[in-house]
Amino acid sequence: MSLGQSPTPTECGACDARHIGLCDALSNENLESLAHVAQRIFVPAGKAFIEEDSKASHFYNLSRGNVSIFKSLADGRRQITGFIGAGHFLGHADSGNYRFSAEAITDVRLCRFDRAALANEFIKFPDLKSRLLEIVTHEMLSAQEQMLLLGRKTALERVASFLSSWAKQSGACQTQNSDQTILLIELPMSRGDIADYLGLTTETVSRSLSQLKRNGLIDFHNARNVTLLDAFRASNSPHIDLAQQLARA
Amino acid sequence: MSLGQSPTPTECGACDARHIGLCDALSNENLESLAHVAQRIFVPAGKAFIEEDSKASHFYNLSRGNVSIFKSLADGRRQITGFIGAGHFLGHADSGNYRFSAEAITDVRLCRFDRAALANEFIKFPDLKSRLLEIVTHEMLSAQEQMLLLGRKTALERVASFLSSWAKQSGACQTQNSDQTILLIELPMSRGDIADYLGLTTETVSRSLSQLKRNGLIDFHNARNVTLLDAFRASNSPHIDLAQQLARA
DNA sequence: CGGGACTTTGAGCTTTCTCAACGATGGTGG
DNA sequence: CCACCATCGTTGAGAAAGCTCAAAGTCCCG
Repeated sequence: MSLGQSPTPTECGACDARHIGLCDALSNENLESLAHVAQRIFVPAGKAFIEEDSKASHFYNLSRGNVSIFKSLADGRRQITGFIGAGHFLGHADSGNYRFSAEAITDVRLCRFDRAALANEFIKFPDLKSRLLEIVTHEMLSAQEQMLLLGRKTALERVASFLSSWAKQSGACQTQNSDQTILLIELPMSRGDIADYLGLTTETVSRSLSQLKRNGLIDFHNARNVTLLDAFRASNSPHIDLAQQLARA
Repeated sequence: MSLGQSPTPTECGACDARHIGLCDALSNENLESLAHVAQRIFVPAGKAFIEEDSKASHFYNLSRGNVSIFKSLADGRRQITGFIGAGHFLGHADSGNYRFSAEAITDVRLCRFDRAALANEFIKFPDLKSRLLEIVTHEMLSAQEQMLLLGRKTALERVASFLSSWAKQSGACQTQNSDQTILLIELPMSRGDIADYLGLTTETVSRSLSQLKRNGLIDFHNARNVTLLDAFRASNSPHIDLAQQLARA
């Protein structure tokens, strides 16, 4: 696979992101125009590729792997504001500089667009701009959801909400066990990353997961692979108070 | 002033919002086209005018007063995700329904746009859509800033950050005292609203404000009018750790 | 098979919350 | 115009959730 070069039509066709995110707004022929201003980039796990406050020179479309978006305070406290998966777009800025950092969680492949060149594409293809507006609107509303979590939910509720939303976002695999329907989810990020996303400490995340397991809502033998059991989905329904149910258990 | 009707050119010209937000993207003549699909609405203090999960039928442009945007949990816990002032735009949705509620803090005047009609204006005036993209992008990035506050800052830091950002957002008045430059800010919202915005309780907000006052960073004799003193700006600079400084004091 | 990083668990502590009382403020009706 | 009442804000004391520090367990990966 070519790296540092524009993706070929074949590559675009094979990209995990072809039918989500920004690229989905374009026909195959128009996609080629977009591809001309893109470069394929590889970022190894653990490496940052956007630094907060640096010049906002590019947009990125993630074609494979997972990325965390975060902000930091001077003393090192860190808040992850989102986990991004294949097909998703990042690099929004409202001034000349990025207002967040981004780091590869797993090995990552992405398409990098020069900002000015992409602006031209937006003029050529108004649908692209509409799509971007939809994307940003969705991100903004999700951010409000996360504020509710950070400001008002208990540790247990945060962890449960996270599992539930990650299951959706990552397209968890649903399988039929002997006696129940379970949802297998894979967590590419560490407990520390989850903690930084949920405004907790690693220890509290670990304890909350253990409690969910003790109470028969989830199961795991390995930190990165969790299964959501029937009871989890039931307790996560809006009609039931998770904390209350667990207090009873 | 006409209510429930489209604003006249004179009214638009006199509107506090004319040169901010969405309307600023249009010339006077194009503004008239936009005005045709708008209705002037009055909402008294304390009244909600957007209900979470209700049909997303309108956009709103606030011309006077202040509004809070919030989300609630079933048991009544509430998270205010933003305070909106004159000139600002609200009503974004990524599905058929609103994902937040909105309530007037003070008496409020706003322009209400039918969603479908506004979509037509977006087609007629592409600049309008670009402007909306800028607005939403800014909101999304501000939301990330707030996540950092909610997830990682102490109560004292949250209150200080809030005062500082509200001073900017509301255009606080700066005056020269005998010995220092002070910033007068007016808080239209209650302590309870501030608490719901910062993920704290009323009591903790009150205690934090009292502590900032005891330490000579702010002053107030009246709950709704606060002045930021020199020491506040100094301690709020990125180079100084607020908590550390107050521990010393 | 060994070492480093990650995860889990435990014990004690800190911050913030809860509950309660008191004080201030603003609006209303006598 | 004043007194009263309701609401809002402040302060205090005790409780609780989550954090810190510490140690033991687990999992990769070489």
